[in-house]
Amino acid sequence: MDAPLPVPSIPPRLDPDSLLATLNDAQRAAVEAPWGPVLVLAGPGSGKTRVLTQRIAWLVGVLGVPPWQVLAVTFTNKAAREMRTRVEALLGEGALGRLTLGTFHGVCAAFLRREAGRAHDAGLVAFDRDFVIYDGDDQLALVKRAIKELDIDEKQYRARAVLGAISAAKNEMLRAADYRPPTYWHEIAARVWARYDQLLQASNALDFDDLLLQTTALLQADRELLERYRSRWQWLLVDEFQDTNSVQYTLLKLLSAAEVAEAPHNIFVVGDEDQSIYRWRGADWRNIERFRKDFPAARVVLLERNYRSTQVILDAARAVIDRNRHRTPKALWTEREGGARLTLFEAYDETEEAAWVAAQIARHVERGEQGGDIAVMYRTNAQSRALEDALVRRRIPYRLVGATRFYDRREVRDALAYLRLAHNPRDEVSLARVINVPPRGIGPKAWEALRAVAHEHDEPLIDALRRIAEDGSGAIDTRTARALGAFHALLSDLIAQRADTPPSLLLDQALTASGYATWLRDGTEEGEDRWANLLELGSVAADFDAYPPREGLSAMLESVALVADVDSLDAGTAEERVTLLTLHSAKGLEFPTVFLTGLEEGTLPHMRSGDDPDALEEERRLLYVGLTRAERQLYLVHAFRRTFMGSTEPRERSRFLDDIPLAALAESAGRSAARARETSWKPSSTTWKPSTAASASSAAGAAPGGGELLRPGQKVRHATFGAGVVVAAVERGADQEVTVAFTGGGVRKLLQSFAKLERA
DNA sequence: GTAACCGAACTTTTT
DNA sequence: GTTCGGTTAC
Repeated sequence: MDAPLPVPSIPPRLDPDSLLATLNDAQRAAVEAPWGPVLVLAGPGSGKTRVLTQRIAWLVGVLGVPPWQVLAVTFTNKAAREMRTRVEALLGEGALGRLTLGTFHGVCAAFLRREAGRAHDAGLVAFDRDFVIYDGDDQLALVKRAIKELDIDEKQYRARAVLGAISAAKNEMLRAADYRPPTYWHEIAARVWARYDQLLQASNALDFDDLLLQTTALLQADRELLERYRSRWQWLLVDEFQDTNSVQYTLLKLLSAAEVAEAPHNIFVVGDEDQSIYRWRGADWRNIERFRKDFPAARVVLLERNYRSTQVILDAARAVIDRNRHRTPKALWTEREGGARLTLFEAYDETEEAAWVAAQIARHVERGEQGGDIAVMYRTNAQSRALEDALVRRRIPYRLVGATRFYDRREVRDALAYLRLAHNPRDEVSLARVINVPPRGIGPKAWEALRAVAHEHDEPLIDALRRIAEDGSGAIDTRTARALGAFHALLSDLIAQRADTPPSLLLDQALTASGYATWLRDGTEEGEDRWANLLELGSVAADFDAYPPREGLSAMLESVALVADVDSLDAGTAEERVTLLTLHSAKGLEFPTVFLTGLEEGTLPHMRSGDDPDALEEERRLLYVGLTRAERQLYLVHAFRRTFMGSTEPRERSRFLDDIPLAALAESAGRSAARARETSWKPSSTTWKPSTAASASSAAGAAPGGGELLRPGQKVRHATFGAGVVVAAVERGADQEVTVAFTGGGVRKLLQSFAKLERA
């Protein structure tokens, strides 16, 4: 995360007045605050990033603070990148070579690598500077293994739940040793935890939580080190402060020398309780209250002026969020008075919901709006499917944010496992992952035998592997021993090469020598798709080829572990594409037009929230985040019934909708008044324009516009609704609007061009 | 040991 | 609807 090359240039002096000229009064008060703690409560769209970046520019450019004394932390890589770019624009490139700006996890990982030796001395968990970082999937694999090894019932102690408990405990700054399990279940979970930590250590690995935890623990245990970093990082800045968890808060307190009364406490935090949506991950908006208590001298600045949305949107959002109890009241205002009212639509089910959304989008696009200015948001990823289908049918290009992430793909993880093993041969999760991928005759039995040997000699698996490769081993039959030997030879080769082979070449070696490439490219289309992902990974690796090889590999693996998003894959016409994303991933973004879908009880608020008031408040914040993403136009959509996990059930509209004042809503939008009618929504004729491309390619399927018109009485079949009988059929231009009574219940009007009814 | 099949379980959000 | 794990057949 640190810039690799410190450039010894003197940052320019900036003219304070011109720096402040673009800011409003509240923003200015924050940016030019003198030393001491500052708490900025920033409503959505109030320019918090601007405040953070100008603050850094102010410190360095006006107060003359050396950049290396500044530590700025964010939660996402994207935010870090954006801040760096913007600060550089103010101060000039190179001026910030030694500024530390990164994510919590990135900064901690870099710190731990640098100070790995001291962690050893402090008697903390041992790891060396080559440690690997285990992400959620790796963690889960390890927990599963721990559960199996301890002979614990996997049904009752589901790995996911146990991992959740472990992670929650770690986020509370607990260690396995001093954990006091509240229930018997947790007692067992604690046992798994202890084993899990042993396994981590044996793999020379740290999980995500450990990056924060070990950093904090090390600074607590090593006074001298703490003093060193306190005098280095004298100016702390924190973005999205409401999302910090206990460990992060403790770390910040530690670095800012909170307990030393005469210390300057130069800690500048920006946050918004109303946008705290990561409670389940340990985030605690109450850290804002703690901050006020721990730093009573803190200057508090409220940013209430909104530069994003119309007043109508802000009023609706405020009506929703005002019902939460624990918050600092804020009155967002904007100069963009008035604005279009919100549209509320009730769809019959998720299919119609999606079709309606797609139709509205088509209308917007027809009126000249760019697809890229439109976003469709939902609570759970599963909801994207119907929306995608509808957009595909209308040939509206879209991009899906954060679905199957690039680094979560199986082939990418396999390939990375080879590289991780080359880098850190003790990595047992990676070893287990690829020891038989591609299949090389090392099944469960061989794996058990290998583990037995390792256990017997009390050595890492990799050493046991070598032992077997070298001496054979009595208890293992020759065929298995040979397979293990061959695998060991493969790994040794890679390990030997890592010192002088650039990452991209090493990857190539791994994929070729292991036979992975041949195995993957089995001639199917899927195989080629997966291969394409590996080529993409190759180009990621190539970015690190310029480093000295060993460092290149290390840097690449770290970057890959901490950077989740690579949506560079399908670059291109970004401005045409509608964005589909969850409410969580929408935080921080803005779009002229926003659709919020699935606004029903059970979805938002999600059923998992039950009647836990804190959970419900968070669901409400989630809606608030969604509402405040919109600049000009907002659509609120819910469905009368929804299919979820196989079964279809009626849905009531979200209770949160009741809080939106009628004045904010456009009248008689959709069919909320007559919800139970079984007729389908009918697109207005302006909505649907049969482009030649559309009819041409769908004609290949079911001959919609051309010739074969459906007649009443005709039995038909629909991909979703199943069998039915045509009740009526009306021509609509080149298309046909067909009314069908479905055997499964329901009478619907459908456009043949996209309903694609087949004669049955 | 592997591949193919089946049923069961699970689905919130992710640095 | 998916993915995971277990069972069966080769």
